Amino acid sequence: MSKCEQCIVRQFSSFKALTKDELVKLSECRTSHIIKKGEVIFEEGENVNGIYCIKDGICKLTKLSANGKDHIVKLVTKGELLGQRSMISEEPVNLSAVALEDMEVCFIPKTEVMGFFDKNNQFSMNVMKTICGDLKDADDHMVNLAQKTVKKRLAETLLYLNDTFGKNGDHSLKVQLSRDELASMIGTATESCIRLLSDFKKLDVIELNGKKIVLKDINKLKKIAE
Amino acid sequence: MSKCEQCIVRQFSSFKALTKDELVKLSECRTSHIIKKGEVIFEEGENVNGIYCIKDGICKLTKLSANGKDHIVKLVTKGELLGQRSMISEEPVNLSAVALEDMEVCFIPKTEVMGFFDKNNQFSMNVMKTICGDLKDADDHMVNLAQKTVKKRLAETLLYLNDTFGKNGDHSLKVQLSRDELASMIGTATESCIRLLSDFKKLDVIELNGKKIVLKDINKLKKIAE
DNA sequence: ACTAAAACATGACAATTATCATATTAAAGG
DNA sequence: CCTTTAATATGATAATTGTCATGTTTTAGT
Repeated sequence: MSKCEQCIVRQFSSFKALTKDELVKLSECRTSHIIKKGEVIFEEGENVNGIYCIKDGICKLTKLSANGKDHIVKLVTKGELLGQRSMISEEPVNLSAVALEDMEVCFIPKTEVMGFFDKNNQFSMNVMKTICGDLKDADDHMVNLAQKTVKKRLAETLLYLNDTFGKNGDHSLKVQLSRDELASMIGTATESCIRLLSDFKKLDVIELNGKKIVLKDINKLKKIAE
Repeated sequence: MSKCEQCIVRQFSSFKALTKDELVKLSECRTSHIIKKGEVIFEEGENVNGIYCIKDGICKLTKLSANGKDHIVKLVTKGELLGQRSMISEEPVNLSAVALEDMEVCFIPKTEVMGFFDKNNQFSMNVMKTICGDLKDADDHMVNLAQKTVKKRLAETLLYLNDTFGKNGDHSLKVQLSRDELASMIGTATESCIRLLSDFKKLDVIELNGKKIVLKDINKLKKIAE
């Protein structure tokens, strides 16, 4: 098993602040896991007792709503940590994490993380800044959900997927969400989502090839979104 | 000017972790302010350079949406702090704060707060837990906005106002929001909000006396909300 | 107390979105 | 390779929500 010191994603995560000694300790206590597409990392309400560091892959964070549907709150990818909020709050996790593609993650027990937290000020500051960023994003997202139409939200989400996760060689969005997942991200019915995608296609704004989505006219999409 | 040590809201805020010495320092550096109903404490995009501690009164945190309407993200009341996220992120505030009633607040410069932050672990932990709580609330709120109808959201908001801020002697909700504000909290048009309130009144679930709202049947409201 | 402005209320209608039904296509498993 | 299931797509229709118009009530300022 490779060492944390050499881990390619370390520099992108809060762990970038750890000293060499701390990294050695981290290497010793963490466990590495392969998560297959569709598998659950943890479920809403669970006591996770540590955090996950994503080495590779993307997962969705979902929350079950009162009507029984899952809502996708956030997508998380390599270099990011899972379960920080719940660890600090000393509460069960409030979201479920499910792999959208095959993933490689490391689990670090709470005791260890809290040790770094107490002793390494820069590390705790990094974690806090991440959480503050999440809070800001959540506020923004909230306002969009409250004030924008489904069409605008769909356009915006497509742009977000493009900007954040990039595209494949064939120009299609790298993150492949089902229509159902896309709908549960923008907060609408699956049929409405499908219909709007068809509309966008007719307007020549996007191209649909099965599950693949190609953004053909970013500027037009931006206009729709605002 | 009274000392922070004797302040009635201290025990409810993150400042409860401060030592006597730290409280003396706090008393010396903070400035006290009276904010009249409707006045702005700070505006989205501003550099606040410190945090506000609410000694008395309630304010709304709003964010301007793309369509030009304000959305109320959160209500904040005595014992709570304003501007923590922005201070930690070292960014301008992302929300505006406007008094809903006459308020008494103290401003504490950033340098001072960051000093406590570095030296007093319990204080920084308190701040972090608050922000983590805000993030959890934001996630919950987001899912509600995405998945629930306007009617359910209105019912839920009325219950929230009742549970969180309580009622006056005449049983009316203590926080008095205009129809417009209520609408911008649940994310709907003012007219829709007014109409639904009228519906609730006809169903004998609430009572309307001008701006005052009395919840007459909490259980029925809960049923509507779920 | 009077007047102007703002807030509240309601009707009429249009636009958006959800739901149900039903094809069609794609994917997965033997 | 076939078959069963799940995902995607689209139509028809109903329900929800927004917008505009207009009237009434309340509030604030002189």
